[in-house]
Amino acid sequence: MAPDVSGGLRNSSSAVKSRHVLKKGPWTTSEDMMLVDYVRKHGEGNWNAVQRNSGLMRCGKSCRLRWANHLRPNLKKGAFTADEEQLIVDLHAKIGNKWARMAAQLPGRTDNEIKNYWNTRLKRRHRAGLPIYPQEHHQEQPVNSPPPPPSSSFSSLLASSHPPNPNPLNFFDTFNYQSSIINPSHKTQYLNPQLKLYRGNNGSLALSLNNSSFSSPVAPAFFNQGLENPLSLTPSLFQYNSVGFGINSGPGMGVLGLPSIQSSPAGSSSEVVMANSSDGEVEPGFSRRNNSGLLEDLLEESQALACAEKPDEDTFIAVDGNHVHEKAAFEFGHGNDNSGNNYEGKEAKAPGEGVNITAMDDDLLNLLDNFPLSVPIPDWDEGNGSEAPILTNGTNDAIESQPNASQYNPVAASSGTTNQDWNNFGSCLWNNMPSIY
DNA sequence: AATTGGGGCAACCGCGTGTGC
DNA sequence: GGCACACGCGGTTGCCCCAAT
Repeated sequence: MAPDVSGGLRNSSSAVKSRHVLKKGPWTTSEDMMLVDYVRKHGEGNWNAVQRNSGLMRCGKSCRLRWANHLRPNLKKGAFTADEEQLIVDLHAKIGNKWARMAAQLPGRTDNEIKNYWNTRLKRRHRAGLPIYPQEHHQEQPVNSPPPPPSSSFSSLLASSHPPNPNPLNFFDTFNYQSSIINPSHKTQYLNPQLKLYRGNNGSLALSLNNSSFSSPVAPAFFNQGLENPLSLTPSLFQYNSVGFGINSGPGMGVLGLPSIQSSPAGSSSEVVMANSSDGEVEPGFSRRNNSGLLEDLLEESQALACAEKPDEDTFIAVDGNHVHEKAAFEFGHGNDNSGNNYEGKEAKAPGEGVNITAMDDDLLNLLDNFPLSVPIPDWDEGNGSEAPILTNGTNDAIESQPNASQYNPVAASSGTTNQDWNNFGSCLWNNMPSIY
C-alpha cells in the first residue's frame, strides 16, 4: 500500500460512480472532525452516506474504520495491560484469529489493535523459538495450522475441556458476557459480568457472574428477570467471589428452593443455589457489541437443543437435586478458579468416567435459555468506564456528560436492531440480544 | 552519520454475509 | 433466485519511529 500523505487522490469504482475522487491514506484532523460531527448528527451506520452528506472525500469503509478504530468514544489507548495480554492469549487459544470476538472481550480495544498485537507477538515468539502459547495452555497449535474451531458449541466446548484434572476445583470455563445487564427493579446496570461455569465434584453445576455489583439482594432479581415463575434463590453453602447459582445434582450441595424452570424437561425439578458476593471487580467499559460470541452460540445451541428430541428424559438428571445420577457426574475441567473458591465434594473421578455431556448440555442450556438480559448500550454512552454507571430513568450523569448522548443512539441502525428505549432496560430477554460477536 | 531491521500502528483490500428489491 | 448494496471481518501492506550496528 502506498498511502498518499500529501492528499493523494485515486479513483475507485465507487468514486467513479459518484463522480467524486476519494481520498486515501492517513486521516487529517479536519477529516476526523468532519466525521465525528457527522456521526454526532446522524449516528453510526450508513457509512456510504457520510461522503454524500458530509463532504468527506472518503469511502464508507474508510469512514467506518476510522470511526471504529480511532474516533469512537471510550477507546482505550496505550499498551495492553498484563491482564489484557493474558486474555488475548487465552482467547486466541480458544477461538483462533477471531479478532472481533476478542475485541468484544476487551472493552475499549479494537480488533485491529488486537490483531496487530498478536501478529507482533507471534513474530517475536517465533523468532525466539518460543511456542505460541505458554506451556500452561493445553490447546497449543502450530503457527500455520488452521485456527481451532470456535468454541461455538457448548458441547464442543465441553469436549475440549477435559484434560485430566487433578485438582478438586472444577472451574472449567468462562464466558465473558461483556455487555451490560440491567436489573429492572433497581434500574442498575452491571458491566461486563463474566459468566463462569463450574462443575462440582459431586456432579453439581454452577454458573457465576463475577461482578461486585451483584450483591445478594440484587442477584435474585437479576436471575429471575423475565421469568414467569421466579426461581427461589437462597444463600448458598458455597462462597464465590461472585454471585452465582448452581444446578444441584449432588448431595454435597444444599437443597434449597425448588421452583420449576421454564423449558426444563417435563417432570424434572431444579434446585438453584445462590452464592453471596464477597468480592469481585467491576470491569470498566461496556459496548453495544461487547458480547460474547461463546455465549451467543451457547444460547443458540440451547434453543436448538430445547427443540431437539430428547431420547431419554430420564438422563436429564443434572437438575434433579434429590438423586445422584452417575450420568450427571461431569468430569470436565481444565483449570482452577483463581479466586480460591472451592466446592466441597467427592474426589474427582477419572476423566471420562460417568460422563454425559448431553445431559449437562441440555439442562444447563435450558437453564441458560431462561437467562434474562437487557439491550446493551453503545459504549460511547458510558462515562470514562471507571465505574459502573447507575441508570436511573436514563438520567445517568455519565451519559448526560456525553454531548448529545441521545444522538449517538442510532447505532443500531446498522445492526437492524433498534436500540431500545433507555428507560425500558430490563424488559428484554436473552434472545432479544443484538448481534453478538 | 548512515544504514538496517524490528516494532508499532494505520489503513486498504478482498471476501463473506445480510438485507431489500 | 438474482442482483445490488451496505456492512463487517480478517489478511495484508506500508509508513514511521527507534535502537542497534
